[in-house]
Amino acid sequence: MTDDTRQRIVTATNELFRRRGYHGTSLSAIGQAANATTGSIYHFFPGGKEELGEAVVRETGAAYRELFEVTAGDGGPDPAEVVARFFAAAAETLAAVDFVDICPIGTVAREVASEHERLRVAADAVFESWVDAVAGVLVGDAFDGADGTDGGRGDETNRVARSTAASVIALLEGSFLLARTRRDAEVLVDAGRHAAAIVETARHSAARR
Amino acid sequence: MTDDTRQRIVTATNELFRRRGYHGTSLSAIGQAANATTGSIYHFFPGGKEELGEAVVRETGAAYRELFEVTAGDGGPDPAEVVARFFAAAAETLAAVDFVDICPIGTVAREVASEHERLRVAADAVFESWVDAVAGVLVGDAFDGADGTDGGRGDETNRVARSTAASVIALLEGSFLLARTRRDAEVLVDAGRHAAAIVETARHSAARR
DNA sequence: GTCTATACCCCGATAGAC
DNA sequence: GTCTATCGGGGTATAGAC
Repeated sequence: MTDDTRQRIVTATNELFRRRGYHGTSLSAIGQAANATTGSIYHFFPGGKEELGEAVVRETGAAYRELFEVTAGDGGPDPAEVVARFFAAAAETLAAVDFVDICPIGTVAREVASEHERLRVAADAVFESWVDAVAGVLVGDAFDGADGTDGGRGDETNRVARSTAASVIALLEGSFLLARTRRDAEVLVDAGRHAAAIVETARHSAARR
Repeated sequence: MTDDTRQRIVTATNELFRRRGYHGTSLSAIGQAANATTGSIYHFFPGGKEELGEAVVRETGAAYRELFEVTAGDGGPDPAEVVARFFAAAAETLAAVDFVDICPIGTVAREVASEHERLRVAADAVFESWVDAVAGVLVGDAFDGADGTDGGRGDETNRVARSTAASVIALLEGSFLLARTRRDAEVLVDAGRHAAAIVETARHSAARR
């Protein structure tokens, strides 16, 4: 499983994308890092670099969603707490990898969203799935009590939850950027508190209706 | 002034960076877009692509800081309002340019922060100057009244203001990313409300001390 | 300041043996 | 599935005339 050639290629590409982005990463560099030849790369990804890039985006996206779900279940269910926990964990990871970018998806998306529709769509699907995951935690809390119901105001609750979740994800991605350029994971910890504040404010305004 | 060759090169590079990022933008494409030859590019930027990239980062950064200051002075002084106004203006701009990236700095920074120290430092300086600008609006409001003073708690007020401002900038950059991949400027408008919520929450917790 | 020509290298992709 | 060889093109950067 670890010695699966396809997996080695995807993993190596992920790491190179985080350091150098999509256009800065060559297939030869990928082959070298993954210990795979050009032939192997095209065997698994006949569509070439773009198909490989899409696989990296989708698989990394799924893994991070999984990680969020685990973090969410790994402590109290209060949404603000869950969010703060996730940011704090990301801060530790970022410092541990010496400020190499944590997320290849945001980097690649900003580079290619205008001119590689296939990759833009893949990144969009990933972000939407993350928004779903975060919104799920918010709606599970229902913004208005601990009973998990929303009193029949489901559509509006979901709309608010998704908009709030999108800002949480945006703040996370933006914090990756600032923490990396500053080489200081502190911004991620601070941002975690502010993300929690967004969640709390949204909860109160939803409960007030 | 508009027909300054150096300026044409910088402007064209800015636009190409927003679409394709740093590594995806070639000097020949820049020359073509700017109607300038290789010789002219190297005349103004002897350090080549990296020096040109640094100029784009710093000059765009200064222009956007200026834009923020104008937006801040162009209406009520309430920090939450100022921030929401700026996000709303960005949303309009993003839609108007058909979701081409608004900010070349974030895109370039994520691509090259690990391996081009010169560009990483330049991007860092820009983000810090933006944090200063936003923090200035928050501290001008002093988080605790309309008199512009902070009752001698300056250091702590500044620390909170800077951390809050950093999250506002991070949320802005992250929203550029999400809005672009989704091709929907709405996330920027929503994020503006959430940025205002961060500011309000920070103001109240600062006033409570 | 601007131009052309060019050196040197690496890119993504394909072909076909094994 | 993996390998090597190679095609055609484009990358950054430099040199030197004008």
